[in-house]
Order: sequence, then C-alpha cells, then structure tokens
Amino acid sequence: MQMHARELQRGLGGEVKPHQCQQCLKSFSSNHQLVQHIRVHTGEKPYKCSYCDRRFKQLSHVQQHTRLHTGERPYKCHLPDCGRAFIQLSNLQQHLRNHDAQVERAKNRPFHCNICGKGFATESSLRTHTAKELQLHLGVLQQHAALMIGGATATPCPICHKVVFGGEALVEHMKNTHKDPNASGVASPPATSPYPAQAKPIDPYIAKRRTANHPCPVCGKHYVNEGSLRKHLACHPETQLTSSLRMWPCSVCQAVFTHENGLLSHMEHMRMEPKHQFAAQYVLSRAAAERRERDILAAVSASAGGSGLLNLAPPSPTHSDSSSNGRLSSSAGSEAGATVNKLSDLLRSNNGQAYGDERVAAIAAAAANMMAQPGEGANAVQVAAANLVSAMRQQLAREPPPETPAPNEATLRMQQAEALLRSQAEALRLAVSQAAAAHNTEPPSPLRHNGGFPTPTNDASGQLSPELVEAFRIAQEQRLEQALRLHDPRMLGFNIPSPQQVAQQAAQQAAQQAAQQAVAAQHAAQAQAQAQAQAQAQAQAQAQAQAQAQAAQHMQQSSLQMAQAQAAQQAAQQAVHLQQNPQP
DNA sequence: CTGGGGAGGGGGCCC
DNA sequence: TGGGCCCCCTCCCCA
Repeated sequence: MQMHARELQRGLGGEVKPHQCQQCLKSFSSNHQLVQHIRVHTGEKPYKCSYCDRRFKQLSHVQQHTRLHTGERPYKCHLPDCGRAFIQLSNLQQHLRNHDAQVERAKNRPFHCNICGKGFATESSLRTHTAKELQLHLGVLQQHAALMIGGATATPCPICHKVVFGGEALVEHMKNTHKDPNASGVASPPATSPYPAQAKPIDPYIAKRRTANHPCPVCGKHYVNEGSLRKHLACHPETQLTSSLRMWPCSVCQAVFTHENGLLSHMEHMRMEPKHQFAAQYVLSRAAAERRERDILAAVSASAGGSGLLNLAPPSPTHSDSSSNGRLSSSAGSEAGATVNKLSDLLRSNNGQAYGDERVAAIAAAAANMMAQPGEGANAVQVAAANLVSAMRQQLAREPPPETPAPNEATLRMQQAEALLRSQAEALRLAVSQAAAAHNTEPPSPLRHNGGFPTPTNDASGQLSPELVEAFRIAQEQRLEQALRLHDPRMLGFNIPSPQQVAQQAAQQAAQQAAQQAVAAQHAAQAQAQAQAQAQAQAQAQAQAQAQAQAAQHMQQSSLQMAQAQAAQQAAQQAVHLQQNPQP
C-alpha cells in the first residue's frame, strides 16, 4: 500500500508530486491542483453562473457554460460547405473526426447520383441506379415538380448534389441544409451565434436548454442539428419527392412505395387483378430485364476489370452518341464502357418494338466476346456492337410506330427493320471472328468504318484480309436486298456454315420452341424461374468464355457458340415477355 | 441500436 | 503559488 502511494506520488515522467489527496491518494504537483481536486470529494462548487443558478467547481467551467447564454461559439469548422460552430473545442474536434469518417466513407463511394446524391462504389452501379431512376421516376418527378412549383427546372445542389426544383427551393435548401448565409438576401445571424437576431434579446439557454435551431421546412419542428433534421425529413414523403426523389408509385392505384421492392411486391400481389394486370406484367418484366442487365454488366465488369474495359466515360443522361452520326469512333478503346452502356440500353429499352431474337443474340454474343477476349483485341467487337446499336437506334428514330398502319405495310416495315438489324448483327459476328483470329497477335490495328461494317486496315496483323471482308460485305448486301425485295427477313440467315453454326441453329430453334411453349402457358412464375435458370446458365457461359479466351482459338469459337445459344434462349424469353407485355 | 452534437467535469500546463 | 486556461473524457439527449 505504501508502495502504491509512492507510485501515485510520481507522475509518468517520474517527477515527484508532493501534494496528495488523503481520500483517493492521488498526488498533484501543486497545492492548488489538490484543492481543486478535493472539490470532487466535497462537492463544493464555488463558481456561480451569472445568468442562471448553476454552480461549478472550476471557473473555466463557468466560462464555458456562459457561452450557452451568450451564444458565443468560438470554435468554427473551417471545412468548405460546413461552417458549423461549437462552444467547446473538443466538440469541434469530434465534429472534424466525423468529417473524416464521412470523407472516408465517401472515398469508398466516389460516384454520386446527380438526382439523389447517393454514392456508389463503382460507376457501373451508379449507371444502373441512374438508369433505373431516370426510366422509372423521371416522369413522376417531372409531374410532381410541375404540380408543386409550377414547372420550375430541376437544379442540383452544388454541395450535396440533391436536386431541388426552382431557385427558391435551392435557396431554402442551402439555408436549411447547409446553413449557407449567402443563399438568401435576408439577414442571417452572426456566425458566432446560432440564434436568430431578435429585437429583445432572450437568453436562448433559458428559453430552451438545447439549441434546436434547425427548423423543418414542412412541419416547423426544430431540431438541434442538421443530422437530426435530415433524419426527420425522411418522414415527410413530399420532401422525398423533391429532394431525394426516391418514390415508387403504382401507375394503377394510388399506392406509393419508398423502395422498388415494395412496388414489385405490390405488383406481384395484384398481378391477377384486372386493373393491375397489364401494369403488373410490364413492371415485373422490366424488373426481370434489369436484373439480367445487371448480371451481364457485373460479369462484364468482373471480366474486363484488368483490361481497361471499365475505363468508362462519364454517364450521359441523354444517352447521346459519341459522334454526330451515331457511330463510335474507331479509337474505341476508351469508349468500351460506352459501348457496354449502349448494349445495356438496348437490352433494357424494349420500346414496344418486337425485335427478333437475333438482336439480343448478337448483343449477348458481343458481350460474351468482350469478356472472352482481353484488352484491345475486343475493339472490333465493341465497334461492331456499337454499330449494331446505332443501327437499331437509327431504325427506331427513322421509323416511329405509325398510328394506323395497314397490316401489310406494318409487316413490311418490321421486316425491313429486322433485315437491317440482321445485317448489322452479321457484321458484328464478323468482327467477333476477326477478334478471335487476331487473339494473341500484336496489337490489333485500328478499324475504320465502311457503312457500318468494320474493315481491317492493310497492315499485316493477321486479321482477315480486306478482300475477304469485302466479299462478306457484298454477300450480306445482296442478301439484304433480296430479303427486302421478297419481304422475307428469314433470307438473312447467318453465313459461314459450319458444324458449330448447325449446332447454333439447333439451339436457337430449341429456344424458340421453348418460347412458344412459354407463350402457350403464359405463366409468369414459370417465366421467372426460367429467367433465373438462364442467368445461371449465362454465368456458366461467361465463365467458360473467360477460360476459353485464355486457351486456343477454337476454344473461343466454342465459347461463342455457347454464349449465342444462351443469348438465343434469352432472346426467346424476351420475345415471350414482349408478346405477353406489349409496351404502352 | 447508432450516429452526432451538447454539455459537465477532471486534470494538466502556463504564466 | 495560484489563477486561468486548455485538453480530453464521458455521459446525455435526440432522431
């Protein structure tokens, strides 16, 4: 015990502290420290607050407490977009630590949605989110914005990226959320005081011990801090519509859901109800399609992560093409991500057009080959796929659905469109073959475009000769002309017959038969199970494609067949959906 | 339950 | 020597 007391009389540095407390045996270097400490035991509080009746053991504590009455907040956060002030330095330090934690979290999610400000770890996930938000909510948002503020334009907050509608809303948002004194012309309280200026000063500490100076713009409740107010705003659906913009309304009834799963469950539950039947099929099929898209994108991302394929361009909300004529430039290396975007766009955008299954087959084949062929060897595939995408889009733009078309004319238009798409798909297949042939050769030469058909340059890179490509092109053009003349797109069958082609044809036919059976059944649950099975099968095909890309060339050809067979199945499934769910 | 701010209090350092 | 100040820990409260 005596040893312990002696140790207590020595500080960490070994210095002697001769003034020891007789109650707890703590030692201090000076007597006044001991006196101050003894008050802990005696409870003596000699220092009284001049504003209230509170008493304290230390004078500094009184001074610190007095700031509650005066409103003085000398410790300001100097970080941009913050500006908070605190009574105690330690509170500011804790606040800064919170900032660091937020920054650390933001580092893990550097991609922000321009609509809701939500952060994402990858640009792919951001794009998926953005596409879903734009497609499923934009109409609702615009409608609500027009109703609430008379058609004001949507403006993103420069600080938190949330979208508010109209300048006044932005000013209010800046004031309420970010406490930006420059966001309004009205006088704001001084930076050192969180309390509003008043003609007759009122002791805020007495009026309200907690300084709830963050009013809710909806219900008027005050909250002590910004975080509390933000949490509270979640209970106001109208603020969700105008700020975070994350509502999922049912287009049939008045139900509104805060999560997509809620809407999907609602539609699943109401799918047999006559009024909901159409909308339910539409929503559920679209959700299933988006799931498939996410699977493909995830597989592409995982496969291409090390080959630069994920060096994506910034997302464009208007899905604009990168060139004026809607084609990708031949230097598509940095635009491979955009190509993937376009592929995903097409997979997602049914647009009420009953496309043939070759479209999806070609797209899926391109995606599979992008995965199977590393690095710039996939450029030809990407360019061809982009051209196919462009052709489809131009076809859509050129031929809007006629109001009351004659049956024959409509059929002809459809056949013409399909014929063109088939020719582009054939070009894509050529590019795939070229990429496979050029695999493991140094480095692929840039491609130039010839009416949508990728054509190799005349270098000695081991690719198909210009003559052969030209022969392919002429043959396709002839087939296209013949098909258009005969109004029979079936004339546009793929060329280069081979055992693999025969197997592919058989797989496609089997898939089509399965699709017809699914149409006859018209059972959505079965369709969902099929979609899941296809997703698994597709994942297997992707894995095989990756392995084959590292193996010999003929193995790549096999993987192509596998992917196309899977894609054909997927196409058949989409055809089922399209036939069951004609787009509004 | 958790995150974040408000507030009280103990102890050390400086002049 | 002692007053003043600062640092830091801790608990409380709120959403």
